[in-house]
Order: sequence, then C-alpha cells, then structure tokens
Amino acid sequence: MLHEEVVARLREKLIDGVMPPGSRVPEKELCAEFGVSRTPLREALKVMASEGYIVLLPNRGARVAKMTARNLEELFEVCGGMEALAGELACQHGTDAEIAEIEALHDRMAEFYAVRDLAGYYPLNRAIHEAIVRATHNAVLINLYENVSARIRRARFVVPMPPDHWRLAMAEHEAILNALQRRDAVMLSSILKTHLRNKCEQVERAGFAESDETPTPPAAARKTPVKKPQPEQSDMERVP
Amino acid sequence: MLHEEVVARLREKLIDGVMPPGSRVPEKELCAEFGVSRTPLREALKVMASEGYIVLLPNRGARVAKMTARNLEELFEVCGGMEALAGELACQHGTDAEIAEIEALHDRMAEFYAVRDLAGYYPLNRAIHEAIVRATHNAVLINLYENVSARIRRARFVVPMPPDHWRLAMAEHEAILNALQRRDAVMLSSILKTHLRNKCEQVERAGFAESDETPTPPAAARKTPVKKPQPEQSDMERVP
DNA sequence: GACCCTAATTTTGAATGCAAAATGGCTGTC
DNA sequence: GACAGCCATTTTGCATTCAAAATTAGGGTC
Repeated sequence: MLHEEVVARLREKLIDGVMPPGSRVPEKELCAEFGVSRTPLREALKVMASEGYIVLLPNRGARVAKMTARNLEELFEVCGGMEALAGELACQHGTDAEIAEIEALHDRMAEFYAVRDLAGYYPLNRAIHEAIVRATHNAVLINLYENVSARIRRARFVVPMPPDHWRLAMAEHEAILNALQRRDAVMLSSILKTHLRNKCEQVERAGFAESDETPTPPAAARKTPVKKPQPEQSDMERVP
Repeated sequence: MLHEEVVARLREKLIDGVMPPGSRVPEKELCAEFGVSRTPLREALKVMASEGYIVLLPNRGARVAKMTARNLEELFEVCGGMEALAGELACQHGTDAEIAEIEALHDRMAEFYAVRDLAGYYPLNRAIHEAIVRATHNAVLINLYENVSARIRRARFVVPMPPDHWRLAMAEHEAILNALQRRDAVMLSSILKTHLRNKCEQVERAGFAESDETPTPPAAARKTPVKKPQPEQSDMERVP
C-alpha cells in the first residue's frame, strides 16, 4: 500500500508547515522525493483532499488547503465537541489501567510545568488528550479526532503561551484528571470543552485577521502577467 | 475530477446496500459499469477507505466495510456527539431564516406523523437534522456529519418503528424545535443527544448480536476448499 | 512599451501496460 | 475420496504513456 506511505509523509510535511498553506503541490518533485510514480502520489492527494488537508482544482492541480481564521475556529469547535464526547465516553468505557496511564502522563507533564519547560510540556499535553480519546474505545471517534486535531496542529504557529494561561491550562488539567478518576462524565465533558475553548481564544487573540480569503488566483483572468502575482503566498498572515 | 463521480456513485451503492458489507469490490466490473478505467476507480477506493466505507487488503483488493453491532454503536455515539454540538452551535450561529426553515420542515413532518406515514416522515426527519447541522455554519462539522450519518444510514435495515417510540421521537422533535426557537443551546444539545440515543437503543434492541467478527477469511489458510466457504456473507446477521 | 494573439512547453487527468501476488484448477499420491 | 503440489488465469499494485488543458514564451501590432 504505497499510497498510505505517501499520505503519511505528506501529512507530516503539511503539519510541520514544510509546505505552506496555499502553495502548489508539485507532483513531479514529490514523486522524485518519495521515489514513487505519479499514480500512488495522486491516490494520496485524493485521500488528503477528502480529509481536508489539500484542495484539488480541476485541471490546475492540488494546493495545500488554506487555513483561515474561520476554518481554524470551526476546527476548534468540532475538536471541542469531540473532546467533550471523548471525556464522557472515557468515563464510561475507560479501564482503570488507562486512567492510571493518563495519571502518569499528567504527573510527568506537571513536572515539566513545575520547571516551565514548554517543549517538554506540549507533547505530554497532547499525549493526555489522545489517551483520553483512546480510552473511549471508540475507533470511529479516535480516527476522526486524529484528523481534526492534526489539522489544528497544522496551524501551530508556536504561540508563546502567556504564564497565566499556562497556569489556567494546568489547573484545568488537574480538574480533568480528577473528574476522570471519579468517572464524572458530565464534569469531565464540560471541563474539556472549556479547556479547548480557552486554547482557541488564546490562539485567536494571538493574532489572526478574520479577513483571509484569496479564494484562488482567477486562472487565466489575470492582466499584468507579473512574474509572481501571488508568490506562493502563505495564508494566515498575522495582523500587526 | 472523474474519481469524485465514482466516489459519489459508489457511496450510493454502499449506502443503498447494493453491495453488501463484507463483499468484494470487483474493480473490473465497476470500471465497466461506470465506464472509467481502473485509475480513477482505484483513486475512489482509496478515498472511500479513508472515509471508512471500505477496507483495503494488501494484494487482496477492497472489500465493503463490515458493520458490526459495535461499529454501529460507535457511529451512534459519535453522531450523537456531533448532533449535540450542532444543536449548540445552531443556537449560537443559526439565522432566523434557517430556524424558520426548520420549523417548516418540522410542520410538514408533523403532518406525516399525524397520518402515520413513515415513508413521508423519514426524509423530513433526516432533513431536519441535516438542517440543524447546516445551521451551525461550520463546514468542518457539516462534512464530518455527512460522513458519519451516511455510514449509519448504510445500516438502515428498515426497523419498523413501534408506535410508542415514534410518539416519543415526535415529542422530542417538538422539544427540539422549541429549544431551537428559544436558542436554548444547552437544552437543545441535551435533547439531541438523548434523541439519538433512543434511536440507537431502538436499533440495538431491534436485534443485532454483539458477536459479529469474522475479520476476514484467513486467505490461503483454509483447509476444506468448499466452493464458497464464506459466500460473500453479509455481516450484521440478526439474532432470532 | 503595452497589449493581444499564437505556438511551444509543462502539467494535469485518465488509460494502458507490466510485473508480482493471489486465486482457481488440475493432476498425482496416498 | 482427501490432500498436497504444480501450473494457468485472474487480480492487484504501480509505472508508464497519451491526450487535453493550462502555463509560458515569443512575435506582431498599435
């Protein structure tokens, strides 16, 4: 299954921001880079398109999907809904071992917080949320969450978390763990939704214009054929 | 974009149960049927696989994804979470016109209920739920909901709804409309989650064993090569 | 020099071709 | 008759090829 390999690698490239939003997806170069022919690459592109990572323009190839502020907001809304659901289901279906594992992750994360090590904190934060989702034992949810959270991660223009936000996030995580251990589905669900909303607002305040559009250079409808009318412009421009 | 056409047509075939779960996906025949070559068909298969409709077995082709009772339960859980989220967001972001449209759909549905016309009732029921999701103005959610609800629809072994359940569903729909009109996000969210849970339980009680497995005929590991060891068996067998 | 029209080149979308794997059928053995 | 082994056929996965569309480059006109 060559195309799956390509999907995985391409997805990484997109999430890591190697290919900026709005940029063309050069089939030929990617084929060379991955050492595959166009067939599996194009299969991968179709899959990525259906997952919302890229956009296919008829006869004009693929472009990395743009990330507008609105789109990010939508992703946060959905992700929040999924996490809330996950919290509820994890309380119902999670095993004690899984909860213990989450507790262990939490404790390790708390240590990183204690020394204010953001680079160590983040992966554990993510691991906790993923572990909660896995604890639902709901394969459908696990899959969809992976998709949505990856698309959000694609926008991780590293926001340098302000100390008070971080403190709040950490306090929420204490509450998350607590609710999970008590298997308080309603509480956990509610906290998780708030938790993500805080993150979302933080990101929004970190500075993105609502404006972003530029649907696509209108093809052959250009007048002055400047060398680069829209030089692979990356979307998500910050506001000053 | 030929493959999209194929995806659409294939999806219909799967949802309508023309191709039973677990059955092989015959590339050649489908190519002939759709009048396309294998390339776009295979692209479509990759997409459908990533959407959970079919399963790709390395070197053994594609099979229609089975629908186990557990899988259906998972889909209901996720769908419920999405509808709850949709209700909340629709209260926040829905326009008055959209709510009015939902009211109109509701009234038409109520008429079908009054004369106990299930065939007329169902499409409107579906239309209402879809309209609520659309009223969120959240494109991500709309897409994911479409996927999940279609996968559920694939299992619509027409359960002849018992009268009291129908009455309950109709009462819930009254409450749904009411909450929406009052833009009571918390209430609407809660009702929608319950609403779907009722449907789910109803389906479960309608008769599906939890057993279903049969991961895949273990390929060349069969002993007695009976003509048809697993004659394209459809999963989701009912319990007597 | 700006503009428009046409020809060469590149890129895209889909069909075809080809090697490897799997399937099915056949025979031979016990 | 059951079973293993071998070969023909089909199916699968991917590479390659081909036609159509888009992009680019060039040349003429004003």
